[in-house]
Amino acid sequence: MTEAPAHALHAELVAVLAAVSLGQPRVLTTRCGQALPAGPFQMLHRSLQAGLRSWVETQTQHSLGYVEQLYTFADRERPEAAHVLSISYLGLTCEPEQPPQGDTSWQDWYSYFPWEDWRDGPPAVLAQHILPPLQAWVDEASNTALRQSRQARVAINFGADGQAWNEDLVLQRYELLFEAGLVEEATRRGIAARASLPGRAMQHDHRRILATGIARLRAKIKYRPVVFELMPPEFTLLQLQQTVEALAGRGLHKQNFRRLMEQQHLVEETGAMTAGAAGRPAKLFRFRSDVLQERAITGSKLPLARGA
Amino acid sequence: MTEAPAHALHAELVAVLAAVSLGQPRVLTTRCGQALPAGPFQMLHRSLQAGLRSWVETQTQHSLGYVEQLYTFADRERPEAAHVLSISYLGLTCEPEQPPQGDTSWQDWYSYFPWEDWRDGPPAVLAQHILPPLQAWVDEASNTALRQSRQARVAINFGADGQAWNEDLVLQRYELLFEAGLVEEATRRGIAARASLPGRAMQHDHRRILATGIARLRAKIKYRPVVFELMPPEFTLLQLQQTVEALAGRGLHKQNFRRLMEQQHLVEETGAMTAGAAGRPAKLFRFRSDVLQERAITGSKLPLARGA
DNA sequence: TCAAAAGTGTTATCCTTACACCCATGT
DNA sequence: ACATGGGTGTAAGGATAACACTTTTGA
Repeated sequence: MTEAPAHALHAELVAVLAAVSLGQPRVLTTRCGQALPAGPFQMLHRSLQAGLRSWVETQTQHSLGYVEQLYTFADRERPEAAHVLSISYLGLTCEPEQPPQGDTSWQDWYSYFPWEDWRDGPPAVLAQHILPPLQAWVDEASNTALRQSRQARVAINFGADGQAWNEDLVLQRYELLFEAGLVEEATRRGIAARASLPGRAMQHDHRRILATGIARLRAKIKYRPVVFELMPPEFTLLQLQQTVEALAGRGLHKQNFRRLMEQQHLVEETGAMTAGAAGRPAKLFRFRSDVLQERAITGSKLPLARGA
Repeated sequence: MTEAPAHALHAELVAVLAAVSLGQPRVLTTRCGQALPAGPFQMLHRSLQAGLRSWVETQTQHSLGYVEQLYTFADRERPEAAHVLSISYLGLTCEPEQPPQGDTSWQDWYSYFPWEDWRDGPPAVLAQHILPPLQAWVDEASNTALRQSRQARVAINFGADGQAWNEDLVLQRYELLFEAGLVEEATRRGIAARASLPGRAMQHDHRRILATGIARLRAKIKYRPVVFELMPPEFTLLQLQQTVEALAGRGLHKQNFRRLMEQQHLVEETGAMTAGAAGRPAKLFRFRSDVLQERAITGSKLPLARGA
């Protein structure tokens, strides 16, 4: 509307590069696991996405399959650099074969968010290190309305008070822990520390960006066939299930998972079988790429009128 | 502020502000409907979101209920201003009572995207003005693979070849029309014009941003209770249904819609009834705000293992 | 022979979709 | 009376969740 005096600033691309290897979800990090790969946006790039793609590919020798934008924010953790815009992206790649060089490395997601791994049931860290200080945070609210609001947030996000665990709320959980002074990054921003939690911190707000990426991915695998970007060309159903379990952080029901795969016609048998592993050999499957074309898994969720 | 190094750029906030009044979906525009409200990002704002909120509220005297970030891109339509980053937001407000002043106005969504309104069945513009030139675009592909790929895209996005219409693909449809030279904005970027289509164009890439907003909103109403941000405090079920229909651009099945509402426990009766309108008086409902707390409508879609 | 993993059946329940039909009000 | 919109009932089909059980391999 108004062509006002604009403010000069810098744009930085930040990548959450995810992979799953040996059944564990991993993210590409720099600075020995303390930061996400990031680089300045070069105006010579054709687009933001192309900028990220070229940057990551030169850094890691990895071709990036799927890329999507996550979120853009002004990093408020760096007061001296308040005019930096961070544009974050989520990228999916297949298993990394060779370890990257330098201080770049693949790290387990759950070393940053130990409370997010429910594959073996509720993680001990929840009852031991999280819920007690969160309850203290609820109780110290200055008035009843605030206390009730906090109680409800804890219940919904952490599955307390009989609520079920919802694995999609990764970002909200991190932000709640931040607000309650339970993560190291919060104390850097002047929030009073309450307790120290298992789970590695990251520089700047990179752990928050990682939480955003995990949340987006967990939500997405439920309605788009993106898991296959993380799989080798051929795989068994168990490998596929374990990949989904690694991402969702939850154990899945084997038979029902298989039936679901069959029913959605997303995979087809290659005819080959596994060999050499423990147990009975399994059929190998491949993704049916002809069905990949922008197809949503789920239906409309709206009760459409007849025919139309 | 201080230095002006190589990669200095400017950030601009662009808003897709949506409302529904009289059963029609509307968007707030400037320049007589040719642009979306936009303004420079001021570093004094606490955050990007706060920047947008304050900007819109001073411009429109409207309180913004729900706001979410849409997408960030480098606008490639303005070569002279290639270092402008546009950060777009979707905002939802209740019915506007008084018309805004100046060249700001509320416009019907579907004046920009006439092919998106399927409330009365397939719009005539599809068969008349869109599918024929799209078929020509498919046929002129330089090789078989490209032609098949184009054919599949047309089928999936526009419901051709027996495919069902998917109302969520607003952005992909616009981008396909752009690529095929069927929208005015494409010719500004040097793509050969193929035919002229009903549907107003916008400045810069604002129509693409609007498509992004509509697509996001159409997808979101299916799993989050955001419709209520567009409703008055009390409403009838038909009004609610017509609002959803306006957003989705599709007619819904009355009885099943009502059952769905009941079953999800998102609304409750106020006890009051409508009066004066044609037909039998209807019960008035309100949104159950106690259930609003970050609750997703749908279930997990993953076959969880027992109990966990 | 046993552990490990693959694979098969079956059931109850719920949700979705699609019908058809009756009720209350204003004109 | 009739048009308009509100509201109820019911039945078929499919998806989901939860059971338990058999089969084939390597060690």
